[in-house]
Amino acid sequence: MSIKKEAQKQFEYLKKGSTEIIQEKELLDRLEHSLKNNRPLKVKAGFDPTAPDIHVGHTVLLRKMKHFQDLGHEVIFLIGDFTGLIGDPSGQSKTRPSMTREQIKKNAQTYKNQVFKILNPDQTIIEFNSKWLGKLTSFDIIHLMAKYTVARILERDDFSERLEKNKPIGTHEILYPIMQAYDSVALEADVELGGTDQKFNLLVGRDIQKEYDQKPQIVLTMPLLEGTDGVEKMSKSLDNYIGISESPTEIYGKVMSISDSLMYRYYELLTDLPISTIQEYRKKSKQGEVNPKDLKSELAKSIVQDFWSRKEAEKAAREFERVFKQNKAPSNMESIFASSGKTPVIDLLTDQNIFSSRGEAKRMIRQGAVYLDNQRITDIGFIINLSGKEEAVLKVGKKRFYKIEKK
RNA sequence: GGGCAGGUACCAAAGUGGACAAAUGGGGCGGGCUGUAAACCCGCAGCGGCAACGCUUCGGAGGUUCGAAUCCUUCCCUGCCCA
Repeated sequence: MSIKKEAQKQFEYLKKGSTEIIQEKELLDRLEHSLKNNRPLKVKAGFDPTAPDIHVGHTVLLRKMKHFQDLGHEVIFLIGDFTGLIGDPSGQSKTRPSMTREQIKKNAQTYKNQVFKILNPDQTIIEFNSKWLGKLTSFDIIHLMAKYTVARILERDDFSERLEKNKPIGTHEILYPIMQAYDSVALEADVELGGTDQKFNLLVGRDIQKEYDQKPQIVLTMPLLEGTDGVEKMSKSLDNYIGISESPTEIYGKVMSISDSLMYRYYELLTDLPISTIQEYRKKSKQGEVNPKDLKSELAKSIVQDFWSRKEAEKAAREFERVFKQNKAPSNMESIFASSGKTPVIDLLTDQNIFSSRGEAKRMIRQGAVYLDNQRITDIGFIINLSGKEEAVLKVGKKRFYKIEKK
């Protein structure tokens, strides 16, 4: 195959699923150049060191990184331990407390364990940007900042919006895009990947690279995955995430709870199924040929399988059926202990921190949220009597189960 | 440095001496219907109490008053205008 054709093929593979490539032509050229000189591209993607818990939203990007690896390119997993001190401007950000070397190390380790469920460890270079940013003198920083203008920084949506709404913008925050851009200079990145929300920062990278007489990196953005609520982007703080280290049952359950429309989105971004197949699914479920619930189950299994195994995925599916269809208690429940034979439910619910206050516990019971051995408790003064049995199952709401054991 | 406007619950935002544990919307939670979907319907929403009721909340600290989220003093924080 000719180099041109091969480059075109790589290009198509990399483009799939992306939101935008700036510039497409440049990427194509550089792929060609890479093939011609047998020199892999340096592909950079940055990650926040403060939140080492990876969720499936991150995997959209990781999958794209993997695609580059599949083609033999060099992927740099950049941990922004220095820029993390600033925190990507996103609202009322404050300077974050600097992390100790140990914390950073620990987080990095956690990252590795998770990230390598997707990335190829042999083709991944892990870097920390404190390595070069931490060495910059005030003199260097002034020099660097002189290469950009406030007006351009303020073009960023987040800033202009805050300006408009009279919300505060910390001085340190405007440093963020420039620092991140400098990473690209330090790494001599050919390509930088990021979510669409990173577009601005990535573009600053191009500008700054030019200032340092480097070829501007190609920017490739990936869509942001919506969280399980289907509205906000997936994030831990919004508690709408599916963590990749979660148990198969949890992952499966969370996927099953997403809306039908979101399901197709997840299919697109979290599986390798071709778009045509997903369209087909959409059509079939619309015409009633297939139950969307079954499609969702397939999706859930596929996602579990990515982080666990086919076997675990099947198991999670069976467990789900068991609990939510046959209305049986899950096979694995958190154990709580009742102090004696007789315990008032309210005491149990609050002592075990199932609810934070007695008032809340009472409210929940009044609202019919609490079941003991599949029997709804209606009396807030109800006393659990364990004598005569080994254990009982306490169900709170639809999803929370506890095994009560004797102390 | 000067002038002005603000800081209310998870968020947004009313309230400007008693009827305020604090409207409304969003989010959240619970129940119903379902496929742990969507839509829809009903309900909950500081802490203690079965309840009557009591206690602690409206940036922080003091004060005035029978009584304060509301008035005064002071401090902290944010924005705008001027320099």
